Amino acid sequence: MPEGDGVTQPVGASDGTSEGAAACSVDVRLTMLARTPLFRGLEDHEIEGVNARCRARAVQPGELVFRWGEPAESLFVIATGQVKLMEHASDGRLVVLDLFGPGEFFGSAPALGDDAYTYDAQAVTAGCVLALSAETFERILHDVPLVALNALALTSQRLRDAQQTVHALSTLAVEAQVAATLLRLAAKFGEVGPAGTRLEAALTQVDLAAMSGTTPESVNRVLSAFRRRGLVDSGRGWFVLKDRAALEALKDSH
Amino acid sequence: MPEGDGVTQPVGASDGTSEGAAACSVDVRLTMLARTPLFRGLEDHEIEGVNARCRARAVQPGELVFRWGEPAESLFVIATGQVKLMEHASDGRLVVLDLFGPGEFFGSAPALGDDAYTYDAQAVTAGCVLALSAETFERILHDVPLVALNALALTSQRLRDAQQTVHALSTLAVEAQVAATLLRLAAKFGEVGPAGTRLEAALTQVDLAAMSGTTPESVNRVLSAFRRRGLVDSGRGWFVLKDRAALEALKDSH
DNA sequence: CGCACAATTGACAGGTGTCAAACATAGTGG
DNA sequence: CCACTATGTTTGACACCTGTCAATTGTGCG
Repeated sequence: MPEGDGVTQPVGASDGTSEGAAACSVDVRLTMLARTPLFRGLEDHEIEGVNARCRARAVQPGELVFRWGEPAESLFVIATGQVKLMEHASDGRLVVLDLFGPGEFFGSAPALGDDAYTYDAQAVTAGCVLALSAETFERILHDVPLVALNALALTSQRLRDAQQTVHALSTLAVEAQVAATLLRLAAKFGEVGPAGTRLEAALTQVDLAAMSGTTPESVNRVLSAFRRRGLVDSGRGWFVLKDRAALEALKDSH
Repeated sequence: MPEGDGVTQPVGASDGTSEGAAACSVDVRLTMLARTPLFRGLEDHEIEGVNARCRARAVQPGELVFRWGEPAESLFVIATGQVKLMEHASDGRLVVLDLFGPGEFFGSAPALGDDAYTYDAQAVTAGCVLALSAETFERILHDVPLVALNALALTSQRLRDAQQTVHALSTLAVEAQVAATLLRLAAKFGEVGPAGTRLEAALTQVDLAAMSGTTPESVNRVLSAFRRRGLVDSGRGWFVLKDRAALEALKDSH
């Protein structure tokens, strides 16, 4: 997040790991809620109303915010950190459906047609999520029509993204899958630097595989080939996209 | 095909083959709009208001309702018939994203976050679709909050379905894919009969392949195996699921 | 310093896509 | 009513991609 000074955080958040344990401050919550696309266009007092009705929760890396099948009782907005949504197949393999960052929401509620969570939500980094109970969310939807419209537009957009993923999984070879996944992640979380776009989200090759519909070994072979060709650079938990144009080209060819 | 000129044909032929060429009658339109989940809970006069603002269009099998990339100017509600949504890959292969029937809606509008259609919409059978202009749809969304809530719930549900498709494509072998696709179609369009659930939607094995992320040849081999095992029966353009339990079991095993 | 975990690489087999050809069916026109 | 034709279906052979299993190397952390 580029905001820098980050609005007077009184809590002694030295840096890095320590911010994880503490729930975020009221200031941070208000700032994040105002920036959340779901609440775009709301008046300040409406934002404060939402804030008053939500409950902050600090999460540790790897911690599950909720599990598949648990009753759908909350919607979450990410204040800081990243959360990944995943399902596990019967044989134990994982599928990562999406990766969300600050300002994005996830979860389930009867108003969205779900009685139970339809995936696991796991914190990737330390951070803080704001929980809205299903009843609260429903009340907001009714009281503030704009939120319903925002939610509709955002969900439609996600549906479109999911359909593109279906398209990719149906047609692309593993090499193209990995290229597409890297580009998708870079567009959302990449930090542009001198050597290229850097991805750092505690993302392992296992995660990449689970997002690309393939195995860690195959991901590794593809990455090795990319590295030999000078397209990417990578290490333990990080990736740098050095030649996005070439990756784009790969993505579009079978 | 029967006559092609027909406009506003009186109620007359309520079903059967003759309904194809003609745009549907006002009665049919009102009945269908009242049944459409998108407009669930609306008062009669509101339904009539929607009907007054929409434009009926008859479609022939194979006819494109709209193409990928055209400006997103309409939302469509299916009155009769079936419509499939598809994308075509760079190499020409098709991917069928979804198959919709009476009462379901598709299309794009700026209110949903799209400036252009994100897929091709092709009529599978003869039928009639009702078109709402983007401006009209947006006006309805604002004037009738219930529609926005319905749209949100329906879109969320579709997103969930798409995520399950992603999960399936990421983990399942071709055999399981085909089983899953057949079950999904049967749940939505199957007609229960003495011999099993029958699928008849002018669905070819090519379509099945495009929905299962594989090739027509592979689909055929799988179907042949299923037929030998007594799980399904199939012919030119139709399928009968004879043992749904066995197919369900297949779907869940790698 | 050593442990746990991620990354890397190789060998191998099976599944699937590709190419090709024969066959069956439904709708067409004579 | 029947042959004809376009289209969908069926089957075979084959290569190659990719998943699986296994072992080694490298990195970060306690």
